[in-house]
Amino acid sequence: MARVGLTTDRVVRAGAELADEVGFDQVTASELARRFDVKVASLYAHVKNSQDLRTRIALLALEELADLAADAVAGRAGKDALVAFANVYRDYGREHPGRATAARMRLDPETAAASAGVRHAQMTRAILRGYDLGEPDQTHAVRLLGSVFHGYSSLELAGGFSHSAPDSEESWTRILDALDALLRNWPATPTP
Amino acid sequence: MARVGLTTDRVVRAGAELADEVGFDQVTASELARRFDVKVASLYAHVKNSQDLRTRIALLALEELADLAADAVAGRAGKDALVAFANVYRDYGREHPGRATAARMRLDPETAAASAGVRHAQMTRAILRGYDLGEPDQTHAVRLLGSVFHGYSSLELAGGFSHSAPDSEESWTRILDALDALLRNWPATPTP
DNA sequence: TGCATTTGCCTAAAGCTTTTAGGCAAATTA
DNA sequence: TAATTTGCCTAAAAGCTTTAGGCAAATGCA
Repeated sequence: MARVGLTTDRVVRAGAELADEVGFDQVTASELARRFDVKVASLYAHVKNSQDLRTRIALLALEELADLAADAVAGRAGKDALVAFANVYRDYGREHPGRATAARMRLDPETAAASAGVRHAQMTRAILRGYDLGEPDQTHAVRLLGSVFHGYSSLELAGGFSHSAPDSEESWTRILDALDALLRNWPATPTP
Repeated sequence: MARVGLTTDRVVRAGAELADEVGFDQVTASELARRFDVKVASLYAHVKNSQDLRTRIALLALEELADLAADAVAGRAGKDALVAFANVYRDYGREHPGRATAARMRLDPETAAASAGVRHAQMTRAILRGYDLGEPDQTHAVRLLGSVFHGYSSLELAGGFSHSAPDSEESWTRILDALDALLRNWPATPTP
C-alpha cells in the first residue's frame, strides 16, 4: 500500500487550510482523511483525538501570527509600530478566517502558557514602550489592545461591518488613530 | 405515553442552560433529549436541525442581553450610562458563558438583521449621544465599543486575564475610564 | 358527551464522525 | 539480507443527526 507520508505537522497544516476553507468548527478528522485519501483511523496515529487536532491548529495559528507580528514591528516604534502590529491581526483574520478563529480558541492554562500567546503579550508590551505608561496601566493597556484586535477581527469576520457605511477599512484606521491618541493621553486613575 | 410538554421555546431555553453548563459547542440534540427524558427524534418537531437550535440560542441570548442593557441604561447618561451598559455585557459573559458565546456566533445577514443585534447598535448610539461625536466618527466609536466589549468578554472567558496581576476587575474599570476619556476627546481626522 | 382532528412523542433506520484494537507491508537500520 | 520500526489498513463499537411513519393523548366541535 502506497504511503502518503502523513506526519503530525502535515496533518495539522492541512487542518489549518481546511479551517480556512470551511470554518474552524467544520474541521473533522473524516474530512481531513478524505483530503489525504487515507482512512480516518490513520490520522489517529498523528493526533491524539479531534480536540488535540483543533488545539494544534490553534497553536500553529498563534505561532504564525506571532512571527508575522514580530516581522511587522521590527524597526518601528510609536504609532508606526502600533499600526503595523494591529494590521497583522486584522489582515490575518481576513486572509485566514479559520486559523484566526482557532487562535481565539480557549486553551487550558498550561497549553496557553507554553504557546506563542506569551510572545503576543510581550510584543504588545514592547509597543507600549513607545508610550509613557507605568504599571499597572501598561497591563490595562495590553488587555485593552488585545480586546480590540480580537474583538474587531471577530466582528468583522462575522460580517458585522459589511453592508453599512462607512466601510470597515475607514473605521479601522480611525480606531487606530483613536487608540494612539488614547495611549499618548492615558487618563490618571480618578481619585474616588 | 406521558407528554413532557416540549415547545420550541422550552427546548431553546434548555439549550441555553445546557450551553452555560457545558459550553456552547457541546450543545447537542442528544444531550438535550436526555435532559427532557425524551427521544432525540422528538426534538426535531420543535427545531429544524441542530444548527437551527444553536441559532435560536444565539437569538435568545441577544434578546436577553438587549433587555438587560436597556434596563441598565434607562435614566443614565454620559459615563454613567457607558459603565452601566458595558457592565451588562461583562456580567452576562461571566454569568452565562455559554449564552454569551452563542451571542457571538456568526449569523447569516438576514437573521442578524432581524435579531436583537440591531437594538444593541441603537443603544450604543444612544449612549454616544452623551459625547460629542458627529458622523462618521459615531459609527467608528460604535464599532470600537462593540469590539472592546466583545473582545474583553471573550478573552476573560478564555481565562486570559486570570492568574496574573492586576486582576481583571481593575483592568475593566480602568479600561472604561480610558474609553470615557477617549470619547470625550475623540481625535480629529489627521490631515494626511 | 362523543367523535374528529391535531399534535406530541415514539420506534425504526440510515448515514456520518469519533475512537480503539489488531494486522500486514513498506521503510529504515543493522 | 534480516530485523525492526513505522504507516496505513480493516474491523468494529459507540454516539450524534436526521427522516419517515405510527399510535395515543390532547383539543375542538357538534
